[in-house]
Amino acid sequence: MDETDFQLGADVGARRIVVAMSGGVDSSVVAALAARTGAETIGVTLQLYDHGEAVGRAGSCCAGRDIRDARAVCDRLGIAHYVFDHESAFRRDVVDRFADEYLAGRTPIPCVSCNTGPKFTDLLALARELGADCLATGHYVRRVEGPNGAELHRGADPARDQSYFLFATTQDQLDYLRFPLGGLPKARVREIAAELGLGVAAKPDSQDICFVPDGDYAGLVRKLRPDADTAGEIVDLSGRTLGRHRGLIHFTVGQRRGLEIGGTPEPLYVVRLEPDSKRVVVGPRAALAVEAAVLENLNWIGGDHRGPLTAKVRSMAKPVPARLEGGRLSFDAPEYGVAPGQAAVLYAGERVLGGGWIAATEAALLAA
RNA sequence: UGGGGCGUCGCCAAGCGGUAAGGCAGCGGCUUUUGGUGCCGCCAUGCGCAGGUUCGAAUCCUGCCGCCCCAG
Repeated sequence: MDETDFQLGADVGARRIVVAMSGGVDSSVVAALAARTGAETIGVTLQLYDHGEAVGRAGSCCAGRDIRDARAVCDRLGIAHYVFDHESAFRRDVVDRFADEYLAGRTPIPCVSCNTGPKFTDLLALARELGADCLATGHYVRRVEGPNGAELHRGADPARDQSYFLFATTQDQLDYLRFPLGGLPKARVREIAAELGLGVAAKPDSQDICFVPDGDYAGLVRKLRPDADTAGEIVDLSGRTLGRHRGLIHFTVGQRRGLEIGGTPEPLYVVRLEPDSKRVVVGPRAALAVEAAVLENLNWIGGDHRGPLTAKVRSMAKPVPARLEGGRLSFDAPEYGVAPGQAAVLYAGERVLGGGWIAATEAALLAA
């Protein structure tokens, strides 16, 4: 079963593996696979939030019910399971940042913050303290041993690839991490869970933002920053007022629905958000065309790769040809709906070269 | 209170005697470990109101109501 190799060399049985367990199917299977290698395996779950209310809610992770699920899996596998209370740090590094980004008119990706902070910084340090040889997770990405060290590649199952959320992984972290599910299709992972008799085999996939009940993220932001969400004007590209909105946090660049402005021959999209004036600027789809994005906090794990690459500016987009010069990413063809606060992830084929946060965009000249 | 024009779904707008297009907005679903996008579906037994003509009217006639324009 080399597809699920833990890349720990010949004497795997003498190693120690820490598995990051969310309580879901994926990380549970990772734990089972790790235990099966004969290595000493330790399951670790970070309690991230809301240990009471989240019980029973489908699509969550790392709280209440999920922690018990992880514990049950470890019991069945006969491995140790540790739970660490990480709520305050999660709140600070992920949830508060999430809210502040919205208030600044950007569109955050909490999953990336969570991966880089609690998981790949805090939990990884914890694994090292536990004397583990690696930290294994259930992410659908591949770690490939290249001539110059570990490389990060897209997951083999294109529908499940999670590399977009892991672009900020550093080389040092990558050296220590393992992603044994990266070569498998999701369906196979569920099969394995069923074969092993894991109780979570049929558990629904997580989706949406894990710490937002019912998907009402705007309600959460309002709760965290009560005085910050205020109504404002919706204006067109020339500054003409078209209507009013309930608060900037309800909108993101490229968004169409929710503007409640009818009577136009073509749909209107959010072109940009202006936090100072509280204005939402809207325009036709053509106004979304962007020829370049300025990136900040660039993470590079692409070695000496130079020249053309492909870039993904949304998790569900196909990578498009682009060039990176300094911190400026220019697209060969205009991109639409590029939102500040989102990530631009860079690829060379299947390999992840790194990526950065979109700080600003440059509009393409409208042909029409 | 002389003349002209107009009143069709929340908005825009086809229709011009044969039994209410379409777009926008909205709603629902699919997709999705972020937010969006996209796609699919739904959305006026009724055309300002009241009468009349007709086998049959949003479409013709009359009156009323409400807007808009011109007006010496």
